[in-house]
Amino acid sequence: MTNSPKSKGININSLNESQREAVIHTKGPSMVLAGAGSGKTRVITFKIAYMIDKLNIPASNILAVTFTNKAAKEMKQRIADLIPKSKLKGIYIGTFHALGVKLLKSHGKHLGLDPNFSILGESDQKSIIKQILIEHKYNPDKSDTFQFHISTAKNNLVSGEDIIIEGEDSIVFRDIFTAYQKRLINHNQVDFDDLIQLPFKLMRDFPEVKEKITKKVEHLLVDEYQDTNIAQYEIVKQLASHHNNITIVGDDDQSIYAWRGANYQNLFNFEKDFAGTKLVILSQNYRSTNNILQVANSVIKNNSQRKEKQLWSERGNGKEVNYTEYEDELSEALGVANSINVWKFRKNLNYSDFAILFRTNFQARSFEDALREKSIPYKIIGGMSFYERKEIKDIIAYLKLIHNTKDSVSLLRIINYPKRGIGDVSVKNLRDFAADKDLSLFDAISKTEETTTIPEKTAYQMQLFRDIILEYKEKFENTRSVLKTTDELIKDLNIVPEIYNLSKDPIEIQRRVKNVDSFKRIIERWENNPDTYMDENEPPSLKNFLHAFALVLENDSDEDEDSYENVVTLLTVHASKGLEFPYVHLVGFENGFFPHYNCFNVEEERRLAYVAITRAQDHLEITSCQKRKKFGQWEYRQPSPFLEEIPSSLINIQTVEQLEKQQNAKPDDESVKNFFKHLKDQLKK
DNA sequence: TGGTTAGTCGTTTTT
DNA sequence: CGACTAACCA
Repeated sequence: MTNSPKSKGININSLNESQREAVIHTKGPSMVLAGAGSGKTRVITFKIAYMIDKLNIPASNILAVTFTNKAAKEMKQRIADLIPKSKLKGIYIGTFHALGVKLLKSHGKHLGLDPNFSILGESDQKSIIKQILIEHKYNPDKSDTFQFHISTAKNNLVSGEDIIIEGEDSIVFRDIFTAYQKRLINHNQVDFDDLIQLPFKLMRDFPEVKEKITKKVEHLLVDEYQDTNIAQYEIVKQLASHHNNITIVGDDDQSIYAWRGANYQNLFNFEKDFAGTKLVILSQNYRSTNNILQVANSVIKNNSQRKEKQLWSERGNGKEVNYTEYEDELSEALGVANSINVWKFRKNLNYSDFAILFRTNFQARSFEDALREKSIPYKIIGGMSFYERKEIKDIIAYLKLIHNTKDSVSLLRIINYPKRGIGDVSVKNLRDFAADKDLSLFDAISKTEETTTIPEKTAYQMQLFRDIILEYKEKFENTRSVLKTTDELIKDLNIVPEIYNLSKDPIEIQRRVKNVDSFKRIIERWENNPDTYMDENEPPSLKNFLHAFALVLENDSDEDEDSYENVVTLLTVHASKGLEFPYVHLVGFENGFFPHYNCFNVEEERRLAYVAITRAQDHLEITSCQKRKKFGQWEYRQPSPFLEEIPSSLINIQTVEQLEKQQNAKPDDESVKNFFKHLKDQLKK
């Protein structure tokens, strides 16, 4: 992350002693406890480069697992900076989930899974559970609970029959779980948790498959080990079982995914699971100033469940950490936007030097407004905004249905979009008919003459719909370009004219049409970058696109384009893990966010605060609000209790007035100069 | 069937 | 406040 190499080639001497130790220990198990900013990614990338370049280990025998696509991509990039790209051929670096897809594609048939399986997104999963609940005469409003328990069961490798749920009716749950599983299998679908759980079962139950897979894994490296859940932990053990060359990297203080089943104790169990583990601790921080580190340390030390470690830095004290309490979210957002501009011009910084970190996605809104008002360019990471847009979801639903006609969730979404005169009543009748004959909705369309409940005219419309899907199924199978065929589909469906039909607001129409275009560009980029998004040996196909798409749900592709742009980054603390920024604004530092209202684990919330603080390299500004609007009503707020854990000598608590006075001080010559330079740059565009 | 409208409900964090 | 649904009329 820090002190990134300037020149090509591996210079082991540019590492500190602990880092070097970790890199050259390539035989047997090793564990790297890496504090925030201690060069964790650097160790992994150097280690891989070292193995390939110096030890001549074939890249195809190395497997590196990360938690996010972004981390995987960065890792690949940074190794490519160290050694010739040709030597990297065949290496696998990817997320647990992407690895799961790969394993299931090549070996899933042993589990009765067709390689064309589709991956269920969270909302699809929810609607399926809802539907099952209705079919079983249970309250569909409880789908969230069931979704959670299904996920937990899979993450913990507990099978349906063994599930015991406190306070819930375990028998009811088992019914639902069984029905859900049956439905997924029938429809050749897997959910996110299956991508981990099924490969585990595959290797457990089919030793010859396990042998085939693990033989190739000469060296296994796992990043962010503190975030592994039971299923992932077991998979790691399986993958390493043949060669026993495994490197894990992690930091118990940065474990922030317990709610997803992660257990940072896995980190400490590692030495028990792998005898003779070489332990390396990285405690020198290259990222932050000592002021920032001390603030971070003073918070995290209040956790009882942790390995004591003190990060230190040679970077000097640096600027003091500021804390400002604003009246409401509006003034908070404006204040932060203002502060960004003041710093930018005073220090001649880029907008990309700044990040705004918040606890929940919806907080982004007020900052977006403020930044737009001040003409500060920004990007939002995560937040799902793009793929949540209606027109995108509609097109995706077409692609998904074309790929897998059993995908009833997608079918229901688009059977009457664009409008073809198929109303709710007919759809319901179709569903009843399909359920009665035990057919998928799509297959039922071909048999509508067997029922009297669907009028002939409507049935005809349904058949036209079916024919489009079948027509494009064939087209996608025979094309080399997913983009071209999708484009044709969009035109055939008259999606753009339909957008004009549905809205009269020209701005909205323009926005939606632009979204459709952006979506095409995403496909285009995917198609042109086999390296980043595809398995090298597979040609672009609808199946591959949908698999990649399901895994890269984040606005990955949006951000790609912007990543070199000079813009402020807005993101949640969770999404910020692994990243660093010179200037960090940690906003909404209030009781209710830190810790969150319904948090179940205060220590995890403290770790979250720790992660947020340690993102900052040079300067940290913490803000909160006295009141904020919740559902249109004012809600009064208190500062985060974690604030009291920071000694007053480390933090400058100032009022808004003090801050403004300081900011409104007559700008120094330097600021003025920078400001005009900025204006000039703007004019050039 | 389809469009409008009133009424309800909710917001952690993500692969 | 705003996204989503149910209910009602054209």
